[in-house]
Amino acid sequence: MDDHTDGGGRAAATGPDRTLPVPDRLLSAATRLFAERGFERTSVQELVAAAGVTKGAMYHYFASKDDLLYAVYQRVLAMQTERLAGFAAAEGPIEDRLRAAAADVVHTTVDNLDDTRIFFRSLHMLPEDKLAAVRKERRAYHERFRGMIEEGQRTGALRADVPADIAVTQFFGAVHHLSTWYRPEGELSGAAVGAYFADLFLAGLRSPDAAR
Amino acid sequence: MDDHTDGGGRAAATGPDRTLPVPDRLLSAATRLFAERGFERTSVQELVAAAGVTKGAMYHYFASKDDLLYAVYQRVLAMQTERLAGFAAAEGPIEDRLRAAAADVVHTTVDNLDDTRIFFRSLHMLPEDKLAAVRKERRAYHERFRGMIEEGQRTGALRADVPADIAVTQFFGAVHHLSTWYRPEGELSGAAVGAYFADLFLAGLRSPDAAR
Amino acid sequence: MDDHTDGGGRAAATGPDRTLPVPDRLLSAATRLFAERGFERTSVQELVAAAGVTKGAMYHYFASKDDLLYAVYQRVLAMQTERLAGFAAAEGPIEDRLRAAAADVVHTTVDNLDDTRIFFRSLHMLPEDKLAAVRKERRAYHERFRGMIEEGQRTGALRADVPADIAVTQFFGAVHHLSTWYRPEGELSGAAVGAYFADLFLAGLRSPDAAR
Amino acid sequence: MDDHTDGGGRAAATGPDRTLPVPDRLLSAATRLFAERGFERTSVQELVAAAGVTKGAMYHYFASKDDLLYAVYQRVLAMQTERLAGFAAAEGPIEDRLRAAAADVVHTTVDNLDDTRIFFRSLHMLPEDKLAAVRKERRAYHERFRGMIEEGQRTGALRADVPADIAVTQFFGAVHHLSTWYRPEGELSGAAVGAYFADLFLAGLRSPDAAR
DNA sequence: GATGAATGAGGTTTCATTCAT
DNA sequence: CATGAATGAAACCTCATTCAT
Repeated sequence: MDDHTDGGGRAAATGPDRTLPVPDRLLSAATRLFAERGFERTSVQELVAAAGVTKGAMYHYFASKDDLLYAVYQRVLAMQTERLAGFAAAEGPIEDRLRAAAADVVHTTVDNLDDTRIFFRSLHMLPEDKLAAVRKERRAYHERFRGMIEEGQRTGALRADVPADIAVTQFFGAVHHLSTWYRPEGELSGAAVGAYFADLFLAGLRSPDAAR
Repeated sequence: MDDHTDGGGRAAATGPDRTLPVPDRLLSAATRLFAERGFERTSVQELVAAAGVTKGAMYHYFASKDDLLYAVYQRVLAMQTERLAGFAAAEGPIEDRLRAAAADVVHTTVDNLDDTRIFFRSLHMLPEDKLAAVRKERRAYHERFRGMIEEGQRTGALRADVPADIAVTQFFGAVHHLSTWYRPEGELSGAAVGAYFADLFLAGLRSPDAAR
Repeated sequence: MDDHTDGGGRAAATGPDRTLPVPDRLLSAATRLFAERGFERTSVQELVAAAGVTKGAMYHYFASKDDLLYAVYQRVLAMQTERLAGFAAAEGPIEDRLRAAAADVVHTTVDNLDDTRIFFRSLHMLPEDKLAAVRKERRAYHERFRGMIEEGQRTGALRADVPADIAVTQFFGAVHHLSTWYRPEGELSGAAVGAYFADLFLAGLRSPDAAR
Repeated sequence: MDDHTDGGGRAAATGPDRTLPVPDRLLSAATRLFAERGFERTSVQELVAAAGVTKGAMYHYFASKDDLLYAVYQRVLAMQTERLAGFAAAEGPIEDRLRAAAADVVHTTVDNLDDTRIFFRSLHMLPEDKLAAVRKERRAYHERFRGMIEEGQRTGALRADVPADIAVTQFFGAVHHLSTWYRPEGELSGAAVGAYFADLFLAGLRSPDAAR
């Protein structure tokens, strides 16, 4: 995943990779274009042109433009959920696992900025039912993360005077916001930002009683 | 400002306040509708109907739909900038001023969720030049906030091993994200969320050497 | 008349002459703008701005935008009719008078290219009744010119094997066309073109029997 | 070409010929309507209704209303250029070829009055780049015609004391003007007008020294 | 599987004109 | 005489989607 952004990025210059299956090409093009100019500003015509595909082909694989957007969401959600599951199930002190998970979320986000940009900016363009599905999975994701915090609060490693929910939303707000300001060509690597964010996050949550 | 949401909110039920000047009515309706269904999904027709105004009247005051969006941004920016200036210029220990400013930003945001929702979701719909203007003012805002953190770092009140920039973006990410999950009708008051956020934020930033 | 183009021309650079009466300023601005970008492409707003006048003022003096166009036509027609009357009523051999009239028409046209451009290009934008009035006067003008040719044909100075009507329309077609290609800043003066046109015209019409 | 006007003309009464391809139907309808009421007064709605086509279909083939106008110009230009090339390349005394070409231009124009009416009246509605293209081709056309005159001047068949340019513009002015006054239902046939015009034109240009 | 011409509803914007002040 | 806010009809154009081939 760390090298995921490429496909879209290079495609801009070199045209769609014609060896990829049609649905993948469409998904790549959609991710890039929706991130660049927004869902509404991207016409189906531009989309299929960027993917090197005809309109008919697109409607063969996707029921609608909305559906294509939904497919983008599904791919992102699947990836996020899978990664988090790994950290949640790992061994070791909860504080370490939380830090690792937090840093990874940042790193992954930075490697897939297009997805993140789309995620929040275009949620409201999803039809009602698909929106509900996305929100449900997203909530599950947050709850899994929250579960780790609560675990730390129970063991006394993390302060318990702040609701875990608040901490989760604060952290993911910051993560989501990355797509607004982070520039891959800048000085800070994704790993570096991840380290800082995880540090601030855990410093904020650390129990006053915990030893340093 | 604490009671700012009124006009728009109530207008949904009671119709536009016909005693207000036309541009104000349009601005209120636009804020509400853009937040509710997004800029792209709001037609000019719906807009003017909600404002109790004709299309021609709208184009008499605003050059385009984009321009109306920009006007919404200008109002929000002016408000934010003004409030922050107050805290930056106040007396007292930097840590206290920073906490107060952070809590206030949250509180204010919660009181104007519509504005925030629009702010980040629809930035990309602004025409190039207006987008630049908004970004410029927004950057100035961030820099002022960063300045307070740097002041704390210089005096030793705040840890200096994390770039102030990182702290700022992390915090504002969380604030911006409020519009995604905060519900005014829920249990948490804006003030309560503000207190928690400010607490986590400052705990994360507090210098290890500082006395508690 | 020879120096008529000035008002409009200079106004472009210096703004409307605010010492002129309002209707004149409107007429000048209209002539210039209608010629530059066409009647349809000129909005009433631009018109009044160019004339340094408010919309209300314009509607005080002119019933409609159409009416302003009509006023332009009236001014041109009056000028043309008056000049031709002079040549028709003059003394001397018909051939000389015809040549002088022909040359003068060209010269005058060249000095008022804007008017000519409007005349033919925007005729179809006039409302039915005003169009009829313009056509009527224009026909009278042509008939007066035709009368001079017929006079020459009766006296034997001009060939009679071509209908006078044909000769008239051929000549005025050429004159009207001037606005398409003539450039005041070019080498040919209006007088020079007038001389050439008159020469070709009369050479074409001269009776084979006439002495040279 | 002599029977070109039909399609459009009859279509007014019988409706669009639904066996013709959509672009042709649009071109016919556009030619007729632009000539009848002018480009600006013809709405896209009327246009597609007259062509028996939907708006979407029109925009499938033509980028804009302007583009449709341009297509009309292209068709006319192609036709004119082709015909003139024939006369220029023919054998025989230059005077005869010139007379034949002149008469043919008139005849052709009379057979396609709609095109001519549009040509000059709506030139200014073309976007800048397309206007330039039209002017360029038109200039080439004039230059070819001028070349024939110059040939006559070199051989002594035509008088050389009038610039060929002047003669060309005078003649084409008259031709263009035909759309203003010529009525197909009148007494004069296109051939008759062509003969008269060619006669006047050549009589005006004939060298005084040339034998009759 | 894939095509691309055609649909038609709906979008934003313009603009001549009116009218209360 | 003059203003300029407001009107409202109509303009051009876009675009997701369908369907005969």
